[in-house]
Amino acid sequence: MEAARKLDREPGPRALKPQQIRQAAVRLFIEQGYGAVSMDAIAREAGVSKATIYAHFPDKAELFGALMQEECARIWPDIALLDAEPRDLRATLLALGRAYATALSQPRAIAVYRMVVAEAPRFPELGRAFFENGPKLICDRLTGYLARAVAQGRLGIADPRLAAQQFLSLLRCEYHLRSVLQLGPAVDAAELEAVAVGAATAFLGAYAATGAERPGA
Amino acid sequence: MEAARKLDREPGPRALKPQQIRQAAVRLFIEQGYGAVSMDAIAREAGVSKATIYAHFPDKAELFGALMQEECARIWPDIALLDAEPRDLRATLLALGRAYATALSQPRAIAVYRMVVAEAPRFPELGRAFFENGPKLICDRLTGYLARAVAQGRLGIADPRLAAQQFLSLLRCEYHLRSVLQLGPAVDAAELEAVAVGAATAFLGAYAATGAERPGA
DNA sequence: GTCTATAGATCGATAGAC
DNA sequence: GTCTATCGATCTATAGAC
Repeated sequence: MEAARKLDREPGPRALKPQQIRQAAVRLFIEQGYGAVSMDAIAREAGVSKATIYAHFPDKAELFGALMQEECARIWPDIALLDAEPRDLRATLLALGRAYATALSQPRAIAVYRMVVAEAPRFPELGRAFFENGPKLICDRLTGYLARAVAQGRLGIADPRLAAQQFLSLLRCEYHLRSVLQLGPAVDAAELEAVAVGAATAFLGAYAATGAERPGA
Repeated sequence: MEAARKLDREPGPRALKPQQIRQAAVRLFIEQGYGAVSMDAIAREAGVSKATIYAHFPDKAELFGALMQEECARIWPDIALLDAEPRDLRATLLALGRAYATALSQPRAIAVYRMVVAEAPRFPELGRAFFENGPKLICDRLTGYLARAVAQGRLGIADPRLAAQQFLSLLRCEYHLRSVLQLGPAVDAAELEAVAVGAATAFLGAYAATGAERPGA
């Protein structure tokens, strides 16, 4: 029994307490929002004292902002498929549609969206982190992809950026609003599939260059 | 000088104080949200004492719920044009698109959306009031309108409800997200017009029965 | 670093005078 | 009906012991 081993509270291996605090805070903030979560509740959930939190984070706002900005970067799907040269347009749009709609419908993504929307006026950097890691980034990549398809003569699109926004809007439709407002049961896989298929079908119906006419061009 | 006229605080003509309270509470709740507004702040803004508020409303949650449900019914455009028989599809969709996008972009509608999203878990009736007075109602009417146009052979749509959701989704697109997250300057009329025109054009491009093929049907 | 204990402010709601 | 004054709870943040 070494003399230095008489601590009754484990300082843990590495920086254990800060990690407990982060996990507890993220869970509570996402579940209940900024205003409804007290530092006492975070301390209780993390199994530490309130003073320990203030030893690692300057104040509640900084803790919230730092953790939620990280969260805003975690909830989006991989979109590497948009970096390839356009080949099978329908397959690519369907894959993107399924991935994006699935990501948007995750309970954690819904909770993050709700929290970001609620706190955007008081935490502007949060809204920016959400937008630029997700909708903005994906829209930019899709815009480039569509522009390359247009250059190949496979799509008839005058404004690729508007078209990209339209396709993504078709994927963030009523199921998303219902989920955000907590109306009815959670969205099921069948509806998500119908949304993705419907979006790809409508988009190609509007913009595909089939050799025939290009409606509305 | 009548004897009964020695009140130094005006009870006002009719029920004046309750109306002052309502207006002050709505303004503050919409600007700052439920949690950030105190009953003291409402009393100060309304020019009454806090006890007067409690003489007219049972508690803060009831005050908030009642006022915000009313607000959720006020922010939507008139959609009587969807009750007529379908004639000029493009003109009708354009008019609906302009009206819906304009309504969605109003600062008050944005603030109400932000507040409803934030408080939906704690005030379920608020989310329901928002959804059913706006998106649900408009979607139902548009679904009927589209179904009649299909019956007339002017549209090729297998699922009118999905198509209606798609058209409305095209109108609640990136400008709405940017506004809700308070990114950049407020949306301008030119962008709203481009959104409405783009939505009508894409929708008819995907679903118009031109006598030629009906893509994706 | 981590704890207990508490300061200092603010909150929702109410009692009691008029 | 409306006010002033206040209660009791809760919140953020910190002081001081170990």
